[in-house]
Amino acid sequence: MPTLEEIAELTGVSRSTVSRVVNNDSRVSPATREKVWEAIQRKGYRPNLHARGLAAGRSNIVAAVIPGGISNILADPYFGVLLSGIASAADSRDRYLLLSLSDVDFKHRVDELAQQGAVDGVVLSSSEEDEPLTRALLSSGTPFVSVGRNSDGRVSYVDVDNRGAARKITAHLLRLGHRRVATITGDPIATAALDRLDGYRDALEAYGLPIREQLIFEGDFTEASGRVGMRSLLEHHPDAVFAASDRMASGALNEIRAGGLRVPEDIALVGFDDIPLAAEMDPPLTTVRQSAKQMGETALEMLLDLIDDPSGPPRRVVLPTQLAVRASCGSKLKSERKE
Amino acid sequence: MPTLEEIAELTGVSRSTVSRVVNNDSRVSPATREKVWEAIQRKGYRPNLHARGLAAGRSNIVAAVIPGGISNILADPYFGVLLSGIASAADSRDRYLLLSLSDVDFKHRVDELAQQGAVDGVVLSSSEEDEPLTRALLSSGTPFVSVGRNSDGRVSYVDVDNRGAARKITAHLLRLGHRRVATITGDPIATAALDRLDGYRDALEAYGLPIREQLIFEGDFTEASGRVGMRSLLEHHPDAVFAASDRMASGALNEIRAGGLRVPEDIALVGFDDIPLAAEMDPPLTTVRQSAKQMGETALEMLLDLIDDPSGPPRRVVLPTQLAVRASCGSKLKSERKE
DNA sequence: GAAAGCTGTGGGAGCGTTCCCATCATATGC
DNA sequence: GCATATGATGGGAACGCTCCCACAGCTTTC
Repeated sequence: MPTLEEIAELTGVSRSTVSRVVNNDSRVSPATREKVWEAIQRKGYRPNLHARGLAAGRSNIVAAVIPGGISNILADPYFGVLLSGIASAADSRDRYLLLSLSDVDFKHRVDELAQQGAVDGVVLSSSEEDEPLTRALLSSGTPFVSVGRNSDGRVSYVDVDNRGAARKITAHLLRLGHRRVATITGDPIATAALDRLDGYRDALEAYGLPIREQLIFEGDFTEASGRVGMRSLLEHHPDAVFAASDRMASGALNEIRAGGLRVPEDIALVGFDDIPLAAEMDPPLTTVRQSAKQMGETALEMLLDLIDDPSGPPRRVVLPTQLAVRASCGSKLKSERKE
Repeated sequence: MPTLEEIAELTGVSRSTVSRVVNNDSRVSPATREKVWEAIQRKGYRPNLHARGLAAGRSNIVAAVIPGGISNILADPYFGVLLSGIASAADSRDRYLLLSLSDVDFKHRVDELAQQGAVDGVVLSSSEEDEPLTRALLSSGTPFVSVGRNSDGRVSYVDVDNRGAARKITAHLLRLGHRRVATITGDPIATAALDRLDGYRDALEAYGLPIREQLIFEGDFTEASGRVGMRSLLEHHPDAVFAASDRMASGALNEIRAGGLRVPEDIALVGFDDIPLAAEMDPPLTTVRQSAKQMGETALEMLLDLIDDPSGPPRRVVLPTQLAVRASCGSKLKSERKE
């Protein structure tokens, strides 16, 4: 693999000129530019990542950081898709992606990366509001974008409208005539879980219905907690359930079945996320479609903007969601009943 | 963030000595070593990644490469879990992980990374036997480990015993009395798919049964192909189906249902992978448990060994699998029938 | 028509390490 | 007691780039 200097020698110009061509500096004559490009192509020259990083103080590497431990977090398709969004955007913008899933000494390592300029910026998939990492990143001055809202005024983030979407899907259940609508929440440490619960409350209030604490079960997004939650809720005879994740909805469905009840005839069920499985469930799950991929792409684009101009004001982007109405909420059933 | 030189000045020793301490070189007196360590700790010094990479020609960065395009490949829990295995092993061995999912100019970018010494090695999740990337890596001399077997004698790989596992699970169906056992294969470009098909054939032969081409449907691992495949197989009245992935099994299940048949009473169904969903299906899916996480960890460890000693012979590791017997194969049913 | 501005180019310095060789003590061998 | 090995340390050079300043040759300006 040739170096800048070799290309320079080959074309009879200086190191500097080749560097200018590579970096698209305008102050090179067209003739020289073409000659140099030709040699670069012919020799397959590519600038050395580390040399660049050292000399320029930026590396074209961005880090994607997903806290939550060594656990199989990527088994959750949400994170996988988010990551592939980040990766594909990084790729098309010609950046490298460093992946950090660790938990051990996490803060330390990220700090280290950022502070020594090993990476130019960080996309942080922070589910929690008060992530220690957020503070570390903030105080180190490293450009970063959070996936998931953050109330700190200095933080740029991208999120989906969790609250509005939860309100919409709960209202959908209410519109269908359900009155004892229960919910299984996500892990309350996560802002998304809190927002979805707020949306649920909003909808009930808009319909003038009381918020019954016994119809709210605190889960943690996992299938297991959906099952446990449903078991507990069943004692209070809900006629509909809003699970704050599709995985919890899937667990709830199993539990409803185990109790000898039918979905949607006896209990309507809706979820959140629209994971691939949702459409394949029996009955197909009514849920909220959110594009994790788009969040990832958006986050990366925002990060690159931030790196280019770190002085600008923080940006906050809220992506829209869509209701995916399928059979599990009983839409069809009810409307047929009406006729 | 301080530099080597600053630590040196602070402790009154030279750059070189500090470097030796950092790199655990034995030729430093205990007294000096301790003094330097203290300063390093106190100042929070960490060596600069790029400077190291430039000077030493190795970077402590390894790349994980998953071909297959920008598509949502990580939506498949298999890849997510594999990746988290790689990531956690990289972390515990104090290496950084560069993630590459791209497809555009893929070969080029990986080459570039490897050849300019930006990364020390590559873990390649190659499903295909004759990946162009494999050849590129091989000819560039970059240390790499393939996840998925490769018949090229120069390639180190880690894989699971796909053929043996497929034989075992098919034999399990045969042992239960099924005689018209069909299979839905994975994408035949993937070695895993071919191996699983061979295992299926092995089992039939061991039972002295003919291989019926009409009972073999060529799928591609996806849920959709499972459904399509099942629709086609139904015409030939199988009494059991071995789907080469759990996702295909899930698709097949829906199709069986749509045809008014029951699992396992009318058709027994088994899968492969043991994705989290498998145990939650209705009925729970009998399948082959393979640990993608362990594959990832193993691959990374092998890669680090290879980087340390590139001259050694290629290593091939085949990880064991387990049968996860649940209700979908009708084990219970049949054994009850016997009594 | 001389000062001032552009444009295109070249080369030195420096980024923070590692590696190699030189140096200087001190210990070892005969 | 003098050559020689051994241990601990220092400093130059190099890795491949970017950045800054210098400078030659033109064009513009009043």
